[in-house]
Amino acid sequence: MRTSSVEQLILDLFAGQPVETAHFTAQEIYLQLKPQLPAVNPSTIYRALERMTRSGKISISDMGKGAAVFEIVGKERHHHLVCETCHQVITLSDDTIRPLFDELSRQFGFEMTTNHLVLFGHCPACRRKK
Amino acid sequence: MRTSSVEQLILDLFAGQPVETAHFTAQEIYLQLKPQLPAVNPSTIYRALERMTRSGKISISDMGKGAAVFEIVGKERHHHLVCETCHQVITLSDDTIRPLFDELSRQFGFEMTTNHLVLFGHCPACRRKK
DNA sequence: TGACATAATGCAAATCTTTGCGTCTGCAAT
DNA sequence: ATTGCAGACGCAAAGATTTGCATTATGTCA
Ligand SMILES: [Zn+2]
Ligand SMILES: [Zn+2]
Ligand SMILES: [Zn+2]
Ligand SMILES: [Zn+2]
Repeated sequence: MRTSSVEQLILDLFAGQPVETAHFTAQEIYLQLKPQLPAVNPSTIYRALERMTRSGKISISDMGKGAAVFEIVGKERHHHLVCETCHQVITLSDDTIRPLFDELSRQFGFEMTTNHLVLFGHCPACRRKK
Repeated sequence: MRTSSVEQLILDLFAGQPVETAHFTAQEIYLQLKPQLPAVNPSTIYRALERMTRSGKISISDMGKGAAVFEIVGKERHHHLVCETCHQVITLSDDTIRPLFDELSRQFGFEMTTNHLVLFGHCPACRRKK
């Protein structure tokens, strides 16, 4: 797998950003790359994102933004709770989720690849307001 | 919230199908409704699905089909493991997941609304083949 | 270096999905 | 029954994403 110039630029986009909060949609990535690659074709970005997801460099998730978001895969896994009312995003340490994944692996002989879980609900503040 | 004719037809689509395996994309639903509603506009279907998801009649998930799938919300929650290689779908009883959700609710005061979790990985058979 | 195989890209068309806006329909108060 | 309102719908345009195919770039091997 050759590391294309576009892939490198996408990685650069994420670099320097805090891993847990840098969630970009394909469009956002496309628009952020426009200045450096004025002539780049959207399909090139979409294909690069697909490749990078497949090879585990980035992850793809639905965080309720209406479009899938991509995130760099770091050393430490993390997950999120997203409030459907105020859209607040809470980050969960992997310790919260690992026991479940381990148990599923054990029970079903299933090797988990999901590495960024996003769970929806209502945060304490929004629950009180109702 | 009035129950529109389109909503009723969508519910009919799911009725009679086993809850845990009837996962349809918006397109599939649109095409299945075509015979009964030859003149229906795609946007009407998309909007109905959005309403029904918001009101909790159906759920929306990514099951790796390339497009979101909708499923009727039944009495009993369930979840899935999806093999990324052979696309096999394993159904999990809610008992497997409920403890995690309960713990998150307790710990963060968060009321979970996610009711159909889909986790990706590699099934035992595909792991052996590698 | 030169030829070849493979991967990446551009481009255009096809799809899929969303959105704005005007119209239509069902329900309820009068 | 008539009116008024809100929700549902059609339609067309915009926007987002995917796909097929031709072209270009890169790495490998002789
Ligand atoms: Zn994250
Ligand atoms: Zn909230
Ligand atoms: Zn299901
Ligand atoms: Zn498999």
